[in-house]
Amino acid sequence: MSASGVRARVRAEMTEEIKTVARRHLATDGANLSLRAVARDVGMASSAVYRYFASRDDLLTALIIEAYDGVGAAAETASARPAEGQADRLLALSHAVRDWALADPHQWALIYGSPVPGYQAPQDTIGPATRVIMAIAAIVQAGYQAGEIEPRPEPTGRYVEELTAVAEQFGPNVPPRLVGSAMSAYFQLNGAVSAELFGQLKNSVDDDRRGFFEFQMRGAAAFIGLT
Amino acid sequence: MSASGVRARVRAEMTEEIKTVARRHLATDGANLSLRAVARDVGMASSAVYRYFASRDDLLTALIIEAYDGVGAAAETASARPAEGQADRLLALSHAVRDWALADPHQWALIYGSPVPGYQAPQDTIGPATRVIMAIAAIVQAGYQAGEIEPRPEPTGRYVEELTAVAEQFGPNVPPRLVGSAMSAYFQLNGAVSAELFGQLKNSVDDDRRGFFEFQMRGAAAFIGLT
DNA sequence: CCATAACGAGAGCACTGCTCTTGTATTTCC
DNA sequence: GGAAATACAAGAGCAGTGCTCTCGTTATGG
Repeated sequence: MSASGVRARVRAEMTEEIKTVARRHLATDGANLSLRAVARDVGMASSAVYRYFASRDDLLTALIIEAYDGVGAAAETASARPAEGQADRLLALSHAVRDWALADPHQWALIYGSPVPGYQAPQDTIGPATRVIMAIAAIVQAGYQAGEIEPRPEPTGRYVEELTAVAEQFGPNVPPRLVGSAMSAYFQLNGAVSAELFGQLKNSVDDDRRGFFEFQMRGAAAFIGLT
Repeated sequence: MSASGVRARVRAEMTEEIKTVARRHLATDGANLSLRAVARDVGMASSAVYRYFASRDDLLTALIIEAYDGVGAAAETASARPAEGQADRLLALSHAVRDWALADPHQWALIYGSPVPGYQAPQDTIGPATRVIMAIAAIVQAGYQAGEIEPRPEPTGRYVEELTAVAEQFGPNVPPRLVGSAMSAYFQLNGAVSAELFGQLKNSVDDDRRGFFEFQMRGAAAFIGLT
C-alpha cells in the first residue's frame, strides 16, 4: 500500500510536471503544442509521455479543463466578494474574467478560441466549462430575489419556451427572459474579451480598454434589468 | 502581350484552383490545413504550390481575406435591402452574418476563432476585416441622422475621449456613445454567433436558435438606442 | 521470492512545411 | 527567327511532428 503509494505519487508528480511544461510551451509558442518538445523539456523520451496521456489531444483536454477551472475560480472569487448590489457583483465578475484572460491570453484562446464545428467536448470538460455562466446565473437569481431587477415585458417565441424549461431548474416562476439575458451577458462577456485579445480595438480604443469594457458590461447588466 | 497574357491567365486559374481545393479541405478536415494534401488534390508536386503561395500561412491569409469579404458582402447586401427602420436593418444584417457563419462554420472559425495573441494581421486583411463593422456604423449613422435613436446621457471616462476621436471621423457632433455601442453590437454579434457555433447553446436552446439570436441582437440595438 | 505489471528509452512509420536542385517550357530581347 | 532570361513543375532531401512497437529495467503484489 505505502509502497504502491510511492509509484502513484511519482506518477501524479510526473503528470503534473508534463502539464506544467505544456502550459509553458503553450504560453510561449502558441497553440501548436508539440508533444515531443514538451517531452524534451521534461527530460524524457517522447514515447514515455504516452504513459501519462493517451494522445496530444488528451493532454490538451487536460489543459482545457484546468483553464476552465481557472476562469471559473476567478469568476466565483470575484462574485463572492461583498458588493453594493448585484449589478456591481456582475461587473466585478466580468473584470475578473477579463483580467484572467489578459494575464494568460493563450489559455483563453484554448477555451474560447477556434469554435471547431463538430468538436465533441469530452464529458470531463462540460462541468468546469459551466462555472462562469453558473456564477452569472447565481448573481441574476440573487438580484431577482432581492427585487433589484426592474420588470420588463416577457418576449414571445418558441425559444422562450426553451428558456422557460431552463428557468424552471432555478426555481418556480423565474422569468425566462432573465435566463436569456443572463446567457446573453455571458456571450457578451466572451465576445468583448475575445475582441480585445484579438486586436479588434486597435486604433479605436488603445488606452482605456478597461473603461470601455465596463461600458459594454454595464450594457449587458442593463439588458438583464439589473439596476 | 497576349502571349504573356496566357501565362498570367493560367497562373490566375491555378491560384484560384489551389484556393478552392484548400477551402474544401478546410471545410472537411478542419483547421489543420495540409499544403501537401492540397497539392495532391490539385495534382501537382507540393513544391510547386510554393510558386503561388510563399508559405502555408500565406495560403491561409488569402483564405482569410476571402472569408472577410464573404461576411462583409453578406452584411452589406442585407443592409442594402429596404427595411422599416434602422433597427430592422441592423437585425437583417445580423441574421445575414449568422446565416453566413452557419453555412460555413470553418470559414467563420478561420476569421473569428482562435484569438492568437501577438498575431499580426497582414496589411491586406485589415481592409476586408472592417466591412461588417463599417456596415453597422453606416446603419447607426443613418439612424442618428433620421432621429431614430433615442437620446441617452453620455458616459464619462477616458475611453469616451478615444471614442470621440473615432466619432469625428464620421462627422461633427456624433455622440461617442454611439460609436461605443455600435462596436459593442458588433462584438455581441460575433459573440452570439461564436457561442452558437461553439455549441454553448446545447441543452439550453436547441430548437429556436434563430429566435434567441434575434432576442440578443434586439438587446444590442436597444443598447444603441435604436427604437 | 517471483510472476506481473508499469515504466522508460529507442527505433521506426507516415506525415508535415519548406528548400534546393534539375530539367523543361515559355516569354522577352536582339 | 534564334538566343538569353525567366517562369515553372517535379523530385529529393532535411528537420520536425504524432504515434506505435519492441525491448530491457524497475517496482508491485501475491
